[in-house]
Amino acid sequence: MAGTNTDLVIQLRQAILFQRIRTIPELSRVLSASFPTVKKHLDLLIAHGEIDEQVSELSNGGRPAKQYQYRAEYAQGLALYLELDAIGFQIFDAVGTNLSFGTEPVEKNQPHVPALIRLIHRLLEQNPHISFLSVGVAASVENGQVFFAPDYPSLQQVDLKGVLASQFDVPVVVENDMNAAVIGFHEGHQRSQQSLIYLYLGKNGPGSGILINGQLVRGSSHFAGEISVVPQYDKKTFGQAIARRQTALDPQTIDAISRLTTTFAATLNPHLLIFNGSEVTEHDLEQIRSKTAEYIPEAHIPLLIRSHWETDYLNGLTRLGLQLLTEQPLSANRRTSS
Amino acid sequence: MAGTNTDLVIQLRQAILFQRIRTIPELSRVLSASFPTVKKHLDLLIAHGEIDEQVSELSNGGRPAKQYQYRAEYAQGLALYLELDAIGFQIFDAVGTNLSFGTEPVEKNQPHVPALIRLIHRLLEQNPHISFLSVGVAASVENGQVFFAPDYPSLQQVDLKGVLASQFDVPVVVENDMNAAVIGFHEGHQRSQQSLIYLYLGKNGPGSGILINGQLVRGSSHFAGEISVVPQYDKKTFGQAIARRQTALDPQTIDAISRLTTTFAATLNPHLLIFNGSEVTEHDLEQIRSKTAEYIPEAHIPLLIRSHWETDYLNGLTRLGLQLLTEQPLSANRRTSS
DNA sequence: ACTACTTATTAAAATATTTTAAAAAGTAAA
DNA sequence: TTTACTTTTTAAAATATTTTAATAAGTAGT
Repeated sequence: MAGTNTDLVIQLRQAILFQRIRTIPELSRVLSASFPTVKKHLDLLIAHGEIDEQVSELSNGGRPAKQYQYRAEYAQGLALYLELDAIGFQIFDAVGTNLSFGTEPVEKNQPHVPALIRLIHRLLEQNPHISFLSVGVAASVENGQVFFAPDYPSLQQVDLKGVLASQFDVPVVVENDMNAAVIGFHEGHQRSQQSLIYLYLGKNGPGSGILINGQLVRGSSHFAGEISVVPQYDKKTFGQAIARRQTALDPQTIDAISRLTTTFAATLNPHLLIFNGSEVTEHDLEQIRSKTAEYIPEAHIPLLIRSHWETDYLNGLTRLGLQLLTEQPLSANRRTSS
Repeated sequence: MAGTNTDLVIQLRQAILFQRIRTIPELSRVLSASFPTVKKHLDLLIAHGEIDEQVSELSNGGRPAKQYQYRAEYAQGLALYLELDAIGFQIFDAVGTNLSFGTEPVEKNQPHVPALIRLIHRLLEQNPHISFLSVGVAASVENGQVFFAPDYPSLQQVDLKGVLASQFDVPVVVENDMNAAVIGFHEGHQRSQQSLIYLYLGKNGPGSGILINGQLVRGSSHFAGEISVVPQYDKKTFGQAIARRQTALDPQTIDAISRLTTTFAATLNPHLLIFNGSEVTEHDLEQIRSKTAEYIPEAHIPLLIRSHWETDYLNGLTRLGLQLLTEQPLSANRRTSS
């Protein structure tokens, strides 16, 4: 198309969708492009059905700027997450609103990939507007390929993104569960350039997702965040120290978590440490905070907060899917029904 | 000046100086700008005396591309680093080659800032080509301001960058010593997007510098890398565990370092862990490696290597100074002698 | 030495973007 | 309600960048 800067189109979509910037003057500033250029590309997106224009009432002194926003109906995405005995899913629209969700059981010892493909087939038929997929797995993933999946032997070394993309001919993103969760939390809280760590204690050992300056830390061998093996006591790692805990956390567990908090504070010094709200109480957090203060000056302790893990996980998958949507070239991003 | 894209000028300088890209076709690819645009801005830089053009002999099939390189004589920088009882310095040219160096004693209990200013005054007079300053301190620094400097009470809360910049009217950068060291190592080894951690055991407690995906980790309260307080044993932190070591490392120290290595591998999973070559031997590294393998699978252990700390530190300061040089607007980056 | 091939450079035309100035659409106060 | 002021939007002119085609300068093989 004449006069189309693909890069700028992508940046526009992302600024409108993720940074919630709504007016041309602001878009112009944020993307450092001129008013006419921004307008021209917005017109393109409007013509393409991706964006809506609205006259607004709000003003800050002079003529109020028109508001531009992403059209929820433009596309739909499907997020799926693998569990040991089931596959959960959620369908969402182009602004990330949840439309429906459900779970599909997977037989014990049955491989996940065929079940996943069957489920996607069914959902795509029932819902022809779905145009991109986002998949979460509790395994280490690089560029859509599953590397190391101790809990899912049938996924080991599978190029999940490749398999699904060629099978369904839509954009696909595959991500580790903890990474998706930090991304989801980050998205929901608009803490753009901060560093966050998401902590999951887990039944079969803990895990974490790490975001530094807004960037995921994956590690050289996809091992980043595998905090279970961190040595903490003469004869115990973090994983061993918290293994015998009950639902109500005992002092030993509190101490182990405090030591881990100290370790993070003394290495990455993040702004925020996020706990799974169903694993720790507010009272636990207070205890962790005061115990941590015995190891390190309070000024350096990250903010300790609870969040809803599954929500964050799904938000992360949604966000990754939408990211995919924004990166599509113009006029190639719809599954045409013809 | 007509038709000058300041951003592109900066990118050109950095690509030529730091990435060692020498031909227009390559510059064009790397900066994703067209041949004519790159050529036009290069001509500007040549006219300005920053860059030299050379015809080259090398060819890869067709007409050989002209080679462009930064002119060493274009400018000089001064790097200074504060020690408890002295200030070290180094003068270097625009491609980072060391021209001269030395140290200036500072009296016990005398404040560092006046001594630093006197020294810079003297060096600038002796060497009028110096046009930018780079200062290293063993303290936490943010945006040129010294935050927390337990070893240098006279620096506490001083806006060192502001003071020097207004006093000498040249660009100034101030950085923490460990951060400068990782930057220096990274620069010298061209490992562009990898994650590195520089470990310094130290006489008065250890420290580290952390680089993730080529980005410095500073932390929310400038505490990143303060590994001394990491809990490692029932009753000992890393700092305490290595405090009583001799020049030859004992098994306890080796174990503590191995635990720290494990901790880093299980959180950031970096590619490389760099030790101060004058603090550990190759044999120590082997022991650390095999001890670490008792805590974590070998595949995830970072590469352990020794490097020369002071060289890396100075290279880092040099690099930061040159970075400053590349960021200057055109024709405002020379201390004119008129 | 000639020919075919490869790659770099230059120049001109085609496009795209920014800048500037003018017009439009609002607010707020006299 | 008018006037002064702000801010957005549009349109035109000025600039900047990319694309295209032509030219230059080399290599390698015959």
